[in-house]
Amino acid sequence: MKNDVTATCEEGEGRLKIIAAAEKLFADHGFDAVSMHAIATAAGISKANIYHYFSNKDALYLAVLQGASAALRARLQEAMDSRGPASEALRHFAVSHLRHLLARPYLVRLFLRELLENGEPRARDLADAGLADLFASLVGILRMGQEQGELRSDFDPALVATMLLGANVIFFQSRDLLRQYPEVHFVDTPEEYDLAMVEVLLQGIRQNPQDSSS
Amino acid sequence: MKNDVTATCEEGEGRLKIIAAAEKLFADHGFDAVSMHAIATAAGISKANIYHYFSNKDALYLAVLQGASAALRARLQEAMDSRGPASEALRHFAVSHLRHLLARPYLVRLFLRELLENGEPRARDLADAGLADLFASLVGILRMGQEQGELRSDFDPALVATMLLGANVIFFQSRDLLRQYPEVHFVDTPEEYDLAMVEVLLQGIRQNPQDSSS
DNA sequence: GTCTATAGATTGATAGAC
DNA sequence: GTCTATCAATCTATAGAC
Repeated sequence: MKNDVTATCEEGEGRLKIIAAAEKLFADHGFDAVSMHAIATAAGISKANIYHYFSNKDALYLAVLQGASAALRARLQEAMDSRGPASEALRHFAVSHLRHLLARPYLVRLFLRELLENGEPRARDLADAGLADLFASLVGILRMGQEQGELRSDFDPALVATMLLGANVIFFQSRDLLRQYPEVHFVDTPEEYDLAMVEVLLQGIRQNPQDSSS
Repeated sequence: MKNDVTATCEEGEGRLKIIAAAEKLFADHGFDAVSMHAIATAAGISKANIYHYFSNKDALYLAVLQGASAALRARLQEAMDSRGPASEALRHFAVSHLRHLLARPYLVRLFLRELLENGEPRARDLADAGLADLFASLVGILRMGQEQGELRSDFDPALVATMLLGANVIFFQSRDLLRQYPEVHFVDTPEEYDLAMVEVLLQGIRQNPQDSSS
């Protein structure tokens, strides 16, 4: 009777420490490169104690990925509410999406690792489901923009959605690499990058025919 | 004296089998998930024989990545020779780049894994160098197009280069995922995808002001 | 060059005291 | 719930015969 309160309120006190440590280690080095001993040390507990909360290493990994999936999808819901014209909705989506990626780098890298995996599909479906919502929502914005005449109708919404997500993911993953190029000055201003990126998608980079002069 | 011929010509006969097997396994599962026993079995030799060619597992991994780096950079040289107008050079670059990615999926996934790594930089510099050439060459094409007046001058070449490479990488990596969407019909035609993608970059997706009617 | 056999260390997981 | 101690399996790497 007296345990009921703590059971629902504090369930997972040491459990959260384990998941937090495992989350960072799995994201940094991958599933097989991380030992239970390393997780226990990072969490400040003993290795055997982990097995009190999780039946085995796979169960722990799955719990980490499920938590990551829930956290990411919850936060990215904000990016998916589209109001106003398509151009504004696209800007909001892109900036919000990239901001959430950068806010949770461990979770995102965990997902990217899962997408790279081949062979045993440890939790591929979770990673897939995370992208599915984003993709569908983004395609919806573009298609509505086409139907309302704001966007041209001779392009594939799925293609442009792929481009936008790809632009955000490569920015997220290649910041350190891009930082080595002195000519790249958008590395530390993700919002500017995304606004300029969406502007390129919206306006295109080719000189308008009437303006050309060469 | 009689060994000289074979030394230069056939050097690395069993060595190549090992590297080929390791290349596929490392790309599929990552460094720590692959055991020397698995590599030996896949190569059809004994585990101890690997140590005759490579001093340890890290040396083998490095050799695999160096070979991958050399192979990728050699093939991608073709994508980097830009002739004619910038629009044509961009199309050629994109299609050629994506074709080379798809032709060597193992090597590319090996690189992507290395870019995801955090902590011990096993061979990060190799993966970085591979992208550096591509990036510089692509920026060069865009900048030349700007100087010759073919492209607008109010966009950042590095940003558009990032977008194009991101579009190719996400296509390469997400084909299986995109195949589950019935509305996506460019999954099996990479050249069409790339031509349409470059067209979006070149022309933009926003309705021209004089054509708008809503 | 290729193998079998094995050493030495580390791994995932369990037993049982507190 | 948390720990120490430990098992059995697996891993990297080596020794040494052929």
